Amino acid sequence: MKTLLDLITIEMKAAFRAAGYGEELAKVTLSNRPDLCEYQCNGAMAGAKAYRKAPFMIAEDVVSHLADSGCFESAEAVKPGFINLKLSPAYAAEYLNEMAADSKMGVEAEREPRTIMIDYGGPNVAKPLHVGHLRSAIIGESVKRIARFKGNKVIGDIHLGDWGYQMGLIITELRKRKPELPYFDEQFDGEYPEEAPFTIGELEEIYPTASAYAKEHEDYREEALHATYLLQNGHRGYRAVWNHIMNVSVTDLKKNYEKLNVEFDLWKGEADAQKYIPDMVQRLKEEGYAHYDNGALVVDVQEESDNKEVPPCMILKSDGAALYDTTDLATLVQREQDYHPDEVIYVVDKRQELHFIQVFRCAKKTGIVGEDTKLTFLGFGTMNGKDGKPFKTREGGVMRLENLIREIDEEMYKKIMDNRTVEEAEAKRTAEIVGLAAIKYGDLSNQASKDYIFDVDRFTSFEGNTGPYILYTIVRIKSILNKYQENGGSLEGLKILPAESVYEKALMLQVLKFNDVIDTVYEETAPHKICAYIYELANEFNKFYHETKILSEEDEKKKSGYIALLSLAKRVLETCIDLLGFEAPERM
RNA sequence: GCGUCUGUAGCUCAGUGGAUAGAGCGAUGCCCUCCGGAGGCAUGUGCGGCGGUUCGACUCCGCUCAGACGCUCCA
Repeated sequence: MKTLLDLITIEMKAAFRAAGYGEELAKVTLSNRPDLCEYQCNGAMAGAKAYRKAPFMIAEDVVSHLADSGCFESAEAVKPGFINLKLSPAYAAEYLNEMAADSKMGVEAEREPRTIMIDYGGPNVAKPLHVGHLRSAIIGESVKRIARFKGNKVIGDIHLGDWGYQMGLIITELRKRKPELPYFDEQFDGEYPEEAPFTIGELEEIYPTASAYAKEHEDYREEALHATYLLQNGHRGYRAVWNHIMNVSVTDLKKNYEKLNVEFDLWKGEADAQKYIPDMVQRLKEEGYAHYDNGALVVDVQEESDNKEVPPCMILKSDGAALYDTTDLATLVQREQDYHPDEVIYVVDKRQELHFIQVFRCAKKTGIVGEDTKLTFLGFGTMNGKDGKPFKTREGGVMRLENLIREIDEEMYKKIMDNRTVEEAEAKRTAEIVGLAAIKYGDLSNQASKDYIFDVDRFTSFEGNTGPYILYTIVRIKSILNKYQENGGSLEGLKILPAESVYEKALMLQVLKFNDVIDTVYEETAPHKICAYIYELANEFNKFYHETKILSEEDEKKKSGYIALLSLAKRVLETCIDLLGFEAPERM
């Protein structure tokens, strides 16, 4: 289905053409003067110079050539040259009914669906998730859902940090604590135990202990580095320990991401990319892309248009070890081979931008990906506390994600128990649903690239531009629809009727925007615009609700028209929050 | 030092080159208290600064001030 803006623009194009002007002037936008009109076209002013005519005259001319298509209730030329448009209520109702009949409510799938990989999450195994991982997960999940809703083949890859020094540290610490384990017996050639020699709780304690100890003790540090080296070169026992670490950690991660309503299609990690490194490095050398600089193997990625120095992409350290440029490139090799994506989107901290510029340039220059493969860096800003500084616990440490979630859930639970008399178990479940919405909406309602202030009190509030307010509105609509059905009404086959009140029309106009909004959000990768949209939609519903008797409306036809409109509004709202990555409870 | 990003109301944030720059929170006053009051209406303050491009600039460009961040062998 074409978006309403497209339809109106088509009407205007015809009018511009009929009046003898170029149709490129006919772009229609939403009005920014809702008191005057609903849609506007500014083309007459833009064309004034080319046609050497007063903008107002052009506007009048165009308006007089507007075909009587039934689309507009009114169209008028206004000084200095605006064309102000109001949609016909009947036309709007018809459009809404078409929307309601469509499974995607008017959103068109991409004509040529693309394969898009989204690299997000990026947790390190054996380390607990902390608030730093929250944004990547939330934003990436939403971007994934949006791209998928538009009909693309979208693959979410968690890209685990599962390789390197941290693993050596854990192995070393484990060896120190339990030297009797078979993994450390060089003579052992039997089957290693299936059960891991540690729990997730122990694992999460081992890493920070080892890390701190290594900073103080040089020999321990070297042992860990050596263990890392042995692991990476196929040491059988260490590899078995690594597998245990992976299993225990991934199981735990899955549990945590599930709680966040975040789901990855791939659980690949840095380790998976390692086997692509040797061939890749060799090719880069043979084909002359890489050269040695101060002992390190690098690929130059400086471009003439740069107004600053862009350091080369480093492939191998002077000691021959790979590093993160290498791993990210090898991961692209793997992705290209397995999925041949049209686009790869990296949802990572914006501070890593330079690194990704280097990797992207290197990948293109060396043919790791094709010229037309789009590599997108979607950098997000820092989550700050109320003081404007990076979010910390009261003690000043790093806040664990599960603690943050628990804190929010408890806050929600209190509010729900205060306001309603619901069973404790239900209140708890509801608190989790609403709490997640509070966190995600609080994050996603900000532009991803900006730093933002994580304010628990504000995000968990039921008033204002918050997740709970959106959910409240949805629950309210659900409640009305349920009551309508309890009284014998059916939601099937209802038709939305032309609006009679300004509130009804305003609500309709807001619902109408859905596919336009989704297209914009998709093109700009801007989930925050969904938030802005549903917030306004919720407001329009609440105003309409306040001014209109719905269930007590005596005219049955009118009442069913209202119900049809509310059903559609509910579907739009629910679809939008699903794209944001959360859901609404039945009651709250 | 070089570079990138950010600067909008007391606070937190929106804002597509177009008309009178918007919300929420906070403050004040009101409405309804009926389908869920976790509502609705109203009142006040603002685009860091200086130039430029344009018929028109919060939006584009330059300079400047302030803050955050990043600048080959950690990720």
